[in-house]
Amino acid sequence: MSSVDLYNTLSRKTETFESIVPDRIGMYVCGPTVYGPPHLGHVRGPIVFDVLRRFFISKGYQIRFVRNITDVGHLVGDADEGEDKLQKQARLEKIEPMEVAQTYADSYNWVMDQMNVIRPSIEPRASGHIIEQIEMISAIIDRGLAYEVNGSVYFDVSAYSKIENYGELSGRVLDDLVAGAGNQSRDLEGQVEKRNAHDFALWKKASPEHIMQWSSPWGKGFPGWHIECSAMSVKYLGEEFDIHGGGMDLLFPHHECEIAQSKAAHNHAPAKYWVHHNMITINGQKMAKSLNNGIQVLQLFSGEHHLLTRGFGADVLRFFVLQAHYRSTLDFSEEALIASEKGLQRLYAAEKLLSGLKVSNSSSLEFSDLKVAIEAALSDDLNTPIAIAQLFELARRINLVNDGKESIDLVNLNMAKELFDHVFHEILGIKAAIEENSGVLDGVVELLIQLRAQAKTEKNYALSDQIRNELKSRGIELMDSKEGTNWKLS
RNA sequence: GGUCGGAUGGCCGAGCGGCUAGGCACGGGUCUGCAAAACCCUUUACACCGGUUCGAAUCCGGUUCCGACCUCCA
Repeated sequence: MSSVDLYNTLSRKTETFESIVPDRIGMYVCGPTVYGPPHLGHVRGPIVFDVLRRFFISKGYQIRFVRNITDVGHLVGDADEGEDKLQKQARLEKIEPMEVAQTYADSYNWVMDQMNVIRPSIEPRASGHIIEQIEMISAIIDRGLAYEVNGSVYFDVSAYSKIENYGELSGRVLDDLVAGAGNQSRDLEGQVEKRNAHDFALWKKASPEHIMQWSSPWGKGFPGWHIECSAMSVKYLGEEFDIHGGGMDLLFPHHECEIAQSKAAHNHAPAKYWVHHNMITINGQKMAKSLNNGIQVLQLFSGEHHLLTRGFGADVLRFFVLQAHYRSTLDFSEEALIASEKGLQRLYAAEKLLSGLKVSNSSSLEFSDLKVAIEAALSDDLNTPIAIAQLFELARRINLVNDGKESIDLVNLNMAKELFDHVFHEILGIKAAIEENSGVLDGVVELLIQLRAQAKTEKNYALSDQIRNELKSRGIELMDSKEGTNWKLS
């Protein structure tokens, strides 16, 4: 199998991928904190890593794909000091924290199913791996790289950086972090427990009103945000696995801390390749509560949002995401989404033509160049936009054949079919178009089309236009072509 | 304020020294009673100022904007 190049954040270079164990890949992707309905920002990572996974599968690899659910320990910032995000939402809705987690984990997975994202091989939850997290924290303490204060445990970044390079992933320099603070006295005021401002929590003591808490060697508490991914990836993928993925926003501190935790506990880094996808922006602005421009995935499907005039399909969203390279920011707007939708329809239409295409003894067109170009594009740091551009070129050529301007033989026809099946559906994961007209409606519309055709033959255009207009007002659009009249629900 | 990344035609978005992706919109055409749809063809570009080079959207320096993370905390 030909090689695949991937950009590794750790080395800041594009590297040729080599799995640790031949033909097998262990892959860990940071999943959502389930305290709210899935929004647009949740969608890109899963789609990108799904395509990467599918691409590797197509190359013959066996993949164990782990994506976690964070249902504990991720705290709300500033105003909600020390309060668990899940717990906060639970109080508002007057239900159990685990009920919140279940509800939003379900809706997250429902959205993933809609977008044809293959479910993870394993989907571990932080709350189900408290013991593993405690064990890992203990190991770090035993190595003298974490300390306990008043029932909480903190990772000792200063001690760690004497033996390892804290900041190797994010490019941050500890000296800068420390020196940059400049006014440490202020930092330490509210942070008496920590030895240094840049230390991070491995375990937090729970206050009595804290609902989500577990027993530990340090008393009742709950795990820090970073340790869950470390503990769960070790459990299911081993101390060293192939690919760790996530959003660029997690690069620091989360992934940096994961590396530090693993090195502190096991003496080596958890993952060989770190892959980070970029963010989605909306109308040139970042998604933010204050800007009131966040869009939930369900709103996108239904169109119930002030930035949308109508709803869009999950396949459109998926295609939209893949039309940009995963390491670039992607600006969302309804206009851009409509452009993707139209383009997608163009590909569907071309694919549909294949079954009725005239096969010649010889070909005036070749498709093998497209196959090669697609393989090369995907192998070059998962360049999906280039691969999609080749599919559009394929569609263009198919249309030329359909118009009788070019010809193809059976070999090329089959290659075109294979490109759609293999690349479009299997790797890019775009679902095949579905005809969802009811048989009854089908018959009724066909009858009206026949009556209208008769009217046209008699040059009774008043009647033929009436039929067309009446149907249109009922959501059925008629389109004449050389071969006859087609219709669709509008 | 710190670290890193980015500024490409009306919009989205590839490219990363020469051969100027792709989609949508616009325009021209085919088809058509008309319309719509579909298909074919096609215009517009590389933030700004210098430099390197035979040649730069691509490399170097500066300027201006933009973003992510950090500067609170977990």
